[in-house]
Amino acid sequence: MTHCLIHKFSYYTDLNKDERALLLQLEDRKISYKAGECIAAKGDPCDHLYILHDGWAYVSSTLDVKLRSIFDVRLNADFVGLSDLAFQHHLHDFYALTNVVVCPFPKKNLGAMFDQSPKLRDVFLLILSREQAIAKERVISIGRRTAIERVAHFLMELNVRHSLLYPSEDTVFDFPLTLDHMGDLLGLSPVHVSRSMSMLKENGYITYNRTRVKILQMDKLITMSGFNPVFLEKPERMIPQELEYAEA
Amino acid sequence: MTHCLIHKFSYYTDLNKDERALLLQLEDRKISYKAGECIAAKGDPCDHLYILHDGWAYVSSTLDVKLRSIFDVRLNADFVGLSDLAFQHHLHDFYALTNVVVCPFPKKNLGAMFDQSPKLRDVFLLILSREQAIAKERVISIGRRTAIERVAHFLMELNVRHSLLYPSEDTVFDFPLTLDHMGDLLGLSPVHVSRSMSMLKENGYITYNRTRVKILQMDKLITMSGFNPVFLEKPERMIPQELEYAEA
DNA sequence: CGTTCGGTTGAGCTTTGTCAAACCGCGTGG
DNA sequence: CCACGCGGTTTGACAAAGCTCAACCGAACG
Repeated sequence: MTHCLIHKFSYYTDLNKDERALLLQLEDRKISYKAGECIAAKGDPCDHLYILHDGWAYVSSTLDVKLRSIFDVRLNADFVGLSDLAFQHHLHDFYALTNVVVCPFPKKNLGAMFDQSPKLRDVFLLILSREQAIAKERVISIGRRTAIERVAHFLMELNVRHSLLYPSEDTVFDFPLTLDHMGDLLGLSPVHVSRSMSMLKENGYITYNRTRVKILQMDKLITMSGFNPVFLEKPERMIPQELEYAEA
Repeated sequence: MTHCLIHKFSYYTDLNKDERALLLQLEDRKISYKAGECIAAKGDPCDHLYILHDGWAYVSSTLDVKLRSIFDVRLNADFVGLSDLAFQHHLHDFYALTNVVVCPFPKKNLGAMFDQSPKLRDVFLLILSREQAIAKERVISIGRRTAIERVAHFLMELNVRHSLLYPSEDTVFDFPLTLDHMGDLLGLSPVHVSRSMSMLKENGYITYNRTRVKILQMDKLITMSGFNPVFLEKPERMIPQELEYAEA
């Protein structure tokens, strides 16, 4: 995965030479962060977006000393900072969960890119839209599902997102999250997350250790959590009508 | 408020004649729905967006017969259907909460509009971004705040959104939501919402009846709920760098 | 080895949910 | 004009889900 942006965009549409060149321009530098470091913090000037090139990151917001919300986890080829796109200062915090390398690019270059390629613009909109859909699923989970359903649902989400990146591994994935992360993601206490995970293991639905999760009974997890992967679905379902361009 | 789109966009930027004309083209028809009617349902083909011209609407998703999540409430001049922008079929349900009138316009016209005016395109991105920020605040509320804090926070959000529309009324606003709506919005049971509202009234922070809410002690509500209006803030804070155009 | 960080487990407590009854305002129809 | 019924709200008693605290464990790492 040397060119994340191209990889990401071509997931949604076919790219010609010019479009690839435009995307390559964006991805000029690389920056590394160690696990736990802050990539950007609330209040920082927000003039760059990042593409996650390697590792895991997450988007969060800290209210009180002991009150944190994690909105989402960012995997390979995901954008970091997209949620603050239109703001001059970051509204949220962005942390490296593992060691990461990111490609920063100035937000102001986006405008030029959109001018030159409406197609890329629309794919960008599509990506924004997908992120919104993921966020809405989280609201459903936190607001209306029980603890164990939330955990099951989130594991299924991770499994799908992981297998879209690495199609060969469709039931196992890395799992660098701690119970605290899980709790803040799902609106639970870390000890209750632990109990829920244990129950899933006891039922024989999953196995896991500190670093990896393996899905054993996907069907059970799907039915118990009401998981429906449309919101992460393959491009043919997601291409918006605006995207019907004649290939010039 | 005869031209909602123009009103909405000029909240974020100054519009010249051409831009106004472009926006007017979108707003050609009007459709009315009675309170409770469905404007668009999950699975319906998604080829139109709507601007809410009058009344309240909401975005929701129904899981089980007795499990519903409401993601957001839509007020005057808000978009309806934006969250499914990039999908060919709706992912969510859109209901009229009161009698409403909406202006539909075909999604495919957006592309042409963006081609003709990068400025409008960027304002559109900005609006999308603001909606995401509202969604994130909801995640924080549901995941990490107590029942009474959630209610207080939501009332403050409504108060700010209302007063942006009607600056003369800055502590009173219409309130057509039932306890069921509130519960599904905030991840609570309707009876617990009732208790929370009663407590806010007993404390002297608010008064309310079936149709209106009045804020009595805004400072108390703000501190107790950790409300911070940046995520709804005035345009000068929100204009993204891409928006710095020379007025042609 | 000892320390640290994270995970597990148990006991007791708090918050919120459920169920059911009573209530209230309002519109309808006798 | 009054009685009724309907949709929504309030209140109380009780149950359940999830939280907190604290002790303990095990792996990783210096």
